[in-house]
Amino acid sequence: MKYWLMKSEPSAYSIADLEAEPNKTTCWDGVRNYQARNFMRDDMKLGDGVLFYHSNANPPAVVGVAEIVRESYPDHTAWDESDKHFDPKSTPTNPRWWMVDIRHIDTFATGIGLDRLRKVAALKEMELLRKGSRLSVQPVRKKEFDAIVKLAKKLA
DNA sequence: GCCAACGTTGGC
DNA sequence: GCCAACGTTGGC
Repeated sequence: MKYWLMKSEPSAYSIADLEAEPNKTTCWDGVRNYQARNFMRDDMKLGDGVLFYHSNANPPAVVGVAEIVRESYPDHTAWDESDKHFDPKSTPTNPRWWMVDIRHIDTFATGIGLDRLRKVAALKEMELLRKGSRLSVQPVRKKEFDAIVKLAKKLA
């Protein structure tokens, strides 16, 4: 079992939005970065853990946990001319962009802000905290995932 | 709203 | 294959 962190701007799609979905499940469409796509397409497996992160938020924070409930399949929004993320280079026979489905598990009582995360020794090497890091879908080490969940419980 | 750090595109 | 120009991300 692997662990991941997925970013979303809460003004566009928040963890509350996820929780309000039927079955608390959504497809993670719109990712248009190759590295992020590769993680979703090749490495995400059913049951993997996901940290839900609010970017461009005040404060930016890890706000809860989700899980992978469907492995990768083509992101059809890339074929939709009216979609914001339309990409004419992606076709149904040769899809360029892929997505997974995630389901809400838990919303932390208190989001864990970036500055708080930086104080956790176990997170020293975390991709999220690397200067200049922008990856919207990124792998997380088990010890990092566990440390964050533990901290969330402590702060609750 | 600013802007540094990235990623992508396309001319050459 | 280089790299300048451009677009995007995301903290602040």
